[in-house]
Amino acid sequence: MADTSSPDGESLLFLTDEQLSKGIEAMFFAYRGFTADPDRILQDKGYGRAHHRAIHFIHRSPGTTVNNLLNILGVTKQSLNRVLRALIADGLVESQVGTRDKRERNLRLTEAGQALEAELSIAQRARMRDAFRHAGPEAVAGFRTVLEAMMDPDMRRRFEGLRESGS
Amino acid sequence: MADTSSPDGESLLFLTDEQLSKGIEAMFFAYRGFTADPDRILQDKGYGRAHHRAIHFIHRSPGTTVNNLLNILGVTKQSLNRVLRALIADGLVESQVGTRDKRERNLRLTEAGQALEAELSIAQRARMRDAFRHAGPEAVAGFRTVLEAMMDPDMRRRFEGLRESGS
DNA sequence: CTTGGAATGTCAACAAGGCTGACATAAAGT
DNA sequence: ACTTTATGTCAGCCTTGTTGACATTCCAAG
Repeated sequence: MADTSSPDGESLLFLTDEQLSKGIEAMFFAYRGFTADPDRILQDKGYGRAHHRAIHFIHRSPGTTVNNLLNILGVTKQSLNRVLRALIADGLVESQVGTRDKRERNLRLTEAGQALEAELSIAQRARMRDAFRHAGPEAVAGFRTVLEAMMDPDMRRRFEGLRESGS
Repeated sequence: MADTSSPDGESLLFLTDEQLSKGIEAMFFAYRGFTADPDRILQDKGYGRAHHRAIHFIHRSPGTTVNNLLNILGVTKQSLNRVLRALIADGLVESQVGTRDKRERNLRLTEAGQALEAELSIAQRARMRDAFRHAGPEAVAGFRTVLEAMMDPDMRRRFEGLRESGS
C-alpha cells in the first residue's frame, strides 16, 4: 500500500523523520519484548541479563577466553569478572587454564550451565520463532539486513564471524 | 543463496535454531549500535538512557501525563520521578497542573529540552537513516514487521497508537 | 636469566537506574 | 464523608556498569 516508488530512483518515503522515529520506537519496544522472557526466568534464580549474555556467548563459542568475551560483550573485565565468578561458583561455568597460553582461561558451560542455557534459549527462541513465522521469510531477511546495517562496524564483523559454518 | 523454497509450502529454513540464534545476536549487537550515539552525547551532560527515553516520549506526545509515560516506559513511578525531577530542575521539561483533572501533570519540553531532543534525535535518526537507506525500503518493511511481532501485545498496541496520523 | 608486557584476577569505591515499601497530598468520584 | 486516583517523595536495596590500584602468572625479547 502507498506504493510510490518511481521507476528509476528510490521512493525515499521510508526515510522521512517520522518513519525513522517509528523505527527508533520499534527498536525500543521490541527490545523490551525480546528480553522479557529470559529476564523473568533469571529473576527467580538470582541472575540478571549480564549472566544471560555471558552464558549465551560461552555456549556459542565453547572454550572461548575471557578477553574474547570481553570484546564481544563490550564491558570492563571487572564487570564481567563479577558475573563469571558467580557462574563459576554456582557450577554453571567452568574455567580451565589455557593449554597453549596458560594465562588464558577457557570457558565452558557445565551440564547445569547447559541446562540453564537451554531453558533461556528455548524461551527466547520461541518468541523469535513466533515473530519470524508471523512475519515470513522475506520480512526476516529485511530484519536481518537492517539490524546488520545498524551495528557498529567492528560489531558487525564480530557478528558475521560467529559461526561461519553458516546455516 | 541456498534457496530451497518449495513450490507450495514455505521453506521454513529461516526458522532453524541457528537462524533464530543469529536473530537473537543481531538484536543484541544492533541495539548496542542503536543506543551508542545518544549515550555518547548524554554522557557529557550528566544524563543517561533513562533521561533520553523520557525526553523522547515527552517530545513525541507533548502534554502527556506522568501516568501515561509510566505505562509507555514500563518503569516504576519512583524511577521515572527521579529522572523527571532532574529534567525539570535543569529546565528541560516543564510540568503543568492539568486543566481538566488537576491531579495530573502535563509534561512538555522547554526550548532547552527541545534543543537536546533535537541533538539526540538527529544523531539517532542519522544512524537509522543510514541503515534504512543501505537496506532499502523492502528490508525496512520487513524490519518493522518482525519488530512489531516481537513486541508484547500491549506494547504493540501502544506502538501502533503513537501518532496514528501515520505517514 | 632477567625483565617487560600481556592476560587475568581481585579489592575498593562509586554511579546510574532499576526495584519495593511506606507515607503525604490533592483532587476526583461515589 | 469516604474512597480512589494521580502524583510526589523518602529510604533502602540490587544489578550492572564504571575507575583505579595492585597481584599473579607466564610468554617472549633482550
